[in-house]
Amino acid sequence: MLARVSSTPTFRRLPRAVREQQMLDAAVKVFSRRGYHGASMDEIADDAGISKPMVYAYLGTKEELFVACLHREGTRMMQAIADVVAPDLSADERLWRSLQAFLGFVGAHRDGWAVLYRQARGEQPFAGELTALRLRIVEVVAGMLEHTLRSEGREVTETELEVVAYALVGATESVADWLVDHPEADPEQTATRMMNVAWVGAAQLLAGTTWRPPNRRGEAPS
Amino acid sequence: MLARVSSTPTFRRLPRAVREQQMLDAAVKVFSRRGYHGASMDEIADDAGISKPMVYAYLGTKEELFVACLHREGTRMMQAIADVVAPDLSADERLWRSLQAFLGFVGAHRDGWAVLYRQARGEQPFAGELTALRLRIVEVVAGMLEHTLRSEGREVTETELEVVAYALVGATESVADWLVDHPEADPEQTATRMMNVAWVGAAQLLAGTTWRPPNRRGEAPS
DNA sequence: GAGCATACCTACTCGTGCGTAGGGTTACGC
DNA sequence: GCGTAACCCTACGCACGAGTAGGTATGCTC
Repeated sequence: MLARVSSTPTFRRLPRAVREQQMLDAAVKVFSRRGYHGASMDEIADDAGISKPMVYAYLGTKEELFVACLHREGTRMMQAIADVVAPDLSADERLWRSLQAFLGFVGAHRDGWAVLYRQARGEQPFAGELTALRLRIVEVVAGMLEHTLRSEGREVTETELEVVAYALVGATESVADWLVDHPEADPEQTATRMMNVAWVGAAQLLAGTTWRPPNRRGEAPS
Repeated sequence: MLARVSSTPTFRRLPRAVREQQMLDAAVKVFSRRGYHGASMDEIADDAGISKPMVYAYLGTKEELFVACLHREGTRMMQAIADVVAPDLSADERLWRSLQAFLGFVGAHRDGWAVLYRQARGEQPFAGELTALRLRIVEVVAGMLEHTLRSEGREVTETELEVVAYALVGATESVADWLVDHPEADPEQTATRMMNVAWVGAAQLLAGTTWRPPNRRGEAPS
């Protein structure tokens, strides 16, 4: 065959580390677009410019590949946040910077993270992985809240903190979803809005300004 | 054959309407446990005590079946909420009752709704269906907020309302997830906690108490 | 109690896509 | 320049599960 006329040098035979990253890039892209089950290993391999057995050789089965994606993106996200929070900042600023970094990250990786995250929740094998990540975040947030509260001399139960932290994290994820669907929106401004509802709400609550259910006519308080 | 000794009368030959409900029950259960792809039509049929072709005859393809599940559960949920909110109630009480009804519903249908909901988000074909439901809820919440705000003479942008509404809805969903994983928790108490962070936060925000990012040293305000 | 619609079944087809067997080729050490 | 290890391919096996063909039984109407 006379083929391979060195048109584009076709860059074949790349070192493993490089190929692995290309594969992961392709996998994230395809998983995002098609969903875990909708994605075929053939398409991923194709998109990475490589053949299927290579994917199996380097990253293992489909499940392992997905976990690898999850792991890489998760680590990147956590890193993006860790890079901007310094322990000497005030609680509110730490929270705001985290929000900013998080939403900024999601905004920059629309394709990647948010959809990957949406994917992973449904599938049994990965729910655990995700829940763990989520839990770590929730604990960080709960920690922030607790610290702030304790420093103001207020007592709160573990459960109360946990629920509030979950609410905050859920709210943020939801706003992240919104952000993914609104490319024109500015992550920083969104973070500020988010901060408003979250911080002001939490602060008020923690300061003791609670809302109590109205006693409706005739109902005896238990 | 001497079989069918009327041990249990085996209740065969039931009218269509009844069988359809049994099938839906089974489908919800299996979809919840296994996920959309993990569930097989055989298992669903089996669980409903019927053979596969009946499922196809009554509810159509797997996709249609799932949509039917989604639809039934979605309708039930909306109904549960609609049953407790009267238009003559104050905004905060309407919101609280909705929360209560919603979390109560989720608590009572742990198996059913929450997991179904988690499932549907990932799969392309149903994301639309779900987003529509979600959007309706967001709009209702946004409406509540707007009404309250306008009545206090404050101006807010469409976008701001939308983000806050998304945050609230996301927070609630997240807390619902938490509730599913904590069977010992009381939905009503959780609703009250939720109400605290949501309403107090939103109210403060809307009253104009905003949080503003600190101007860090040397940074010029744009 | 004949006829008909409806409920119901067993047993298949067939596409799809994961994972692999088995073999070729290019770089790199010596 | 020659062996060897890494990179890379084409082409398949195989299981699993959606959907169907074609036939049976049962209750209802007149």
